[in-house]
Amino acid sequence: MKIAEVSEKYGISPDTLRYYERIGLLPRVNRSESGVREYTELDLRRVEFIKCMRSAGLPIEVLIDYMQLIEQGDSTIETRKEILIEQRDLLLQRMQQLQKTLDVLNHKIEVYEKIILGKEKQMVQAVVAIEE
Amino acid sequence: MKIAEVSEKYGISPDTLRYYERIGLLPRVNRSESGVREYTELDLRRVEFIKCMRSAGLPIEVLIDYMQLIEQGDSTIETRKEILIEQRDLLLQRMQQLQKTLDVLNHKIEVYEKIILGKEKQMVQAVVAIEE
DNA sequence: TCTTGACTTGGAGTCACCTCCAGGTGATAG
DNA sequence: CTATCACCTGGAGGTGACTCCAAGTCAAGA
Repeated sequence: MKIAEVSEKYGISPDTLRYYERIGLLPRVNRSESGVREYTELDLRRVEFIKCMRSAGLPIEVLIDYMQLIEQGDSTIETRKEILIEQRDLLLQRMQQLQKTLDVLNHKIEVYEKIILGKEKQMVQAVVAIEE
Repeated sequence: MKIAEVSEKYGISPDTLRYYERIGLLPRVNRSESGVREYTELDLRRVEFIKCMRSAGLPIEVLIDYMQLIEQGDSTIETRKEILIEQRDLLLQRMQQLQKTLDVLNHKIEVYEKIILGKEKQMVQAVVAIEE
């Protein structure tokens, strides 16, 4: 698969794919004789994994470390597991924070709705509660 | 309340608090005669709101717009509600994405655990499944 | 009175993460 | 055969969100 197809398939720009390779996030993709990247199945799985992790905000640095451990073979399995556990725990924390924010947003939206519907009784309170 | 206390209370650096004011995210905080910021209760509630929204990744630009609509009074309530709804929907999408990533991480961690526990039967499969 | 320390301002610097560009190569269509 | 097009490389530029800095002001304590 060539870079444009990969880009299309995963919604990652060719520039970004090349960038990932440059910084060592993706191992060097094989080239055709004329120097054009040819992504293998394995490359695609790596791209998909990176896309997934990045979409949840895992830092590139961490992913580089992780990918390089993979390159180093089975002796790094324990370390890799620890990296993933650490990132999972951070992710859980962030999810809790997003939930809090979601609750606040839902509350505020509800209050706005009340105001708009003109429930006069609640208006004074509501305005005070929301507007600040 | 002075800037250092606010900073302490919310875990936001004084530089960031001043930065927020500069870019119009916080309305101008009143100064003492000698020019020192004195945060009111109202200011604090704004800071807390911003902190909450930022911690979930809402863009500063959106928050600036929202805060400025508040300044403009009740005629902007409908618009404000729409902004919050839009941001809430984006937030929900991001939460779903985080959940997906969490699932992937949990799965991979589990597979690593199996490998480490030396369940030989699964090892070949497992390594293939994880390593890429 | 002098010094210390927290505060002020405007402007510059930093960081993560891309994104764009110039200049060049090679395969394919007209 | 030449023009187009996707690709290549290395390097520069951009964006969002801070973060740091220099130079200055003021209040309070030794």
